[in-house]
Amino acid sequence: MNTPSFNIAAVERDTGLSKDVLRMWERRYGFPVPSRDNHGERCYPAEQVDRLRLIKRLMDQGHRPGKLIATPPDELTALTPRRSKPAMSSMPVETGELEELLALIKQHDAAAYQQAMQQRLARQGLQRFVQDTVAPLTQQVGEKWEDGSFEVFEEHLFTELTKRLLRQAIATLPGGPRGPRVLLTSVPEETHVLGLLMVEALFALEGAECIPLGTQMPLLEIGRAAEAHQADIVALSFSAAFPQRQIPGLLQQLRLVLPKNAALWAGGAGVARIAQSDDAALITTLEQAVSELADWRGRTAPGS
Amino acid sequence: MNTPSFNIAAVERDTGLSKDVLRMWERRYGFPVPSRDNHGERCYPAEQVDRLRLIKRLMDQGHRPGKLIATPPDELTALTPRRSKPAMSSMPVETGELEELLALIKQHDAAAYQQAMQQRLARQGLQRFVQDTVAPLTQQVGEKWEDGSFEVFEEHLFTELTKRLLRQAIATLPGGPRGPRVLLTSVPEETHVLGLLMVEALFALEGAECIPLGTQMPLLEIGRAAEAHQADIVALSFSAAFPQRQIPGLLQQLRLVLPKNAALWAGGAGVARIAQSDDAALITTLEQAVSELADWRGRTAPGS
DNA sequence: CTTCTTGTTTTGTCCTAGACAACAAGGACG
DNA sequence: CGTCCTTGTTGTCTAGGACAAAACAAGAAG
Repeated sequence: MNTPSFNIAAVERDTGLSKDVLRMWERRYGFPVPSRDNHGERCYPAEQVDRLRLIKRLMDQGHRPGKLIATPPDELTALTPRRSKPAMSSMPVETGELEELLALIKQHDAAAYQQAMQQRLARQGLQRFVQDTVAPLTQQVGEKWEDGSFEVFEEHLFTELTKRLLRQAIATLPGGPRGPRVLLTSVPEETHVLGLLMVEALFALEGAECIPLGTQMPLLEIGRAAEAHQADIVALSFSAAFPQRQIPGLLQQLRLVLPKNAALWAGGAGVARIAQSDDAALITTLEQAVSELADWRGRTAPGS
Repeated sequence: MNTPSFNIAAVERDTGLSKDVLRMWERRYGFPVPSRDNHGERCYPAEQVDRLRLIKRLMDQGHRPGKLIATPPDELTALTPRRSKPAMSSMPVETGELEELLALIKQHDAAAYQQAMQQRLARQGLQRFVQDTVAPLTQQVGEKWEDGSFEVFEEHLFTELTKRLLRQAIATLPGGPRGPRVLLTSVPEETHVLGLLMVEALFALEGAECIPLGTQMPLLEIGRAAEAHQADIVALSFSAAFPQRQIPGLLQQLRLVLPKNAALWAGGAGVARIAQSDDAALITTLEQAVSELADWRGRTAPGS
């Protein structure tokens, strides 16, 4: 009983591949080939689930499922990122220091990581800490996860510890809200919160009034929240992993349920490759977020 | 265009009802009845999505879908919780004070809420703060959400602010790990993290070494993490909203992938009504969690 | 040699409709 | 009044078919 078998729902949960896709691949490519239980339902052995997870990871890097499934399992692990990474390690400065921080995570030494980050925060100040430490670190972790040198749980640990640092830093900021009211959240299915926290830190530094609603808000609820809080700006975060095809439609629907005078900003790695939109302002870098905030103030303050 | 129409995927995202269920209800009960686009695909008007969300909420309270769909929409809002709530407000003490805190959330006054909670934390100390303030407050919010007096976004705001308070409090604890190594996380689809944080706070107070991995870890990854961190205990949280039928199977599968010497603890409102399990220890209250920790130490320390 | 445009293949999602197991409710019986 | 059993109710699985959107490949034009 060392190889527990998973039903199709469990495989969907664990791999992120929908039931439809799993059945379709079986039909088309002949993989995966689960055995069946007494009732004729699929039972996936753990070994196939692992291969599926690997395939999913490579797909997120731009490989195509047809090729991946045709590749023998042994060669799969040797595949490297295929998607263009021109911006990779665009911060040669301090790469060594960042590597040290990542090494601490890799060694599962939570305490040492926290301490090292606290020191950096104290040394750099919150703004530079976010822009020069947290942001590149997050990107590096993403890359390392993609090329397989970080396990999922190591990424989770990194995220959890870093979230704490940022939230703690935000909490200690003096609250002198003078700027716009910014509602920060993400749509359902989008669980990544680090980007939101980074933006919140920068905005809070600028004196904006941030209303953090966490992740995964249903669209209609975002509309209600914007109204109830009289938000000036609704800021959404889309991670690189979010299915890009859905984003334009989501923004359009959201625009319809938002109050007219509320601005809609969409940011994160997920919107970098999205065509410009009439429904929302697309923000691809932290610097741009800050400058958009300044622009907003420039547009609004003189008028009122 | 004030009534945007949702495709079936959007409705699934926003209501939490699976595509299969949506199509099944249409077949069986004749509701919802979406119109179709040029391509024959379902288009749900916002009005039906709202009714579906309401139905989902009432279902989570124990009502049955067949009855709910037969009920005319006007009467739906009048329905009250049906599930037995014997433990409701079992803390008559201080109910007034808790109500004040909830009122602050209801007024969307984040700053005042945070300040009031900080004061309570300072006054009560972390242990009593968790047990006498955060826990009952969380339960009250759950009840208020169920009976409709709290909006989704108000619950999100409460959760987000309370998470921050707890994490901040945990971070300031002196780290003198003398107890077991406890890995804290939840399974995929389970996003509620407040329960984990409460337990982490209590365990950290007792000197246990907590490894917070956030939520939504794939089962096989939990196994790897437990091994990598040499966890003595893997603690999972299941909220009341988690589909209970799946829990025993999950625990069984997880038990198979965990190292044999790692204990598996499952806690939260979701396990309260689950039959006792050979695979995991079921923990239904915070007090029980603390006493289990003491038991573990009693069992282990003398032996080693 | 690059860039744009046009077919062609790949791939995911949606569709219908049937079957059945797990659960809840209601009734019979001790 | 509790316990067992029958009878609904409900969700999830199965099967294959269809189609549109995205990715690729190839050719044309600059």
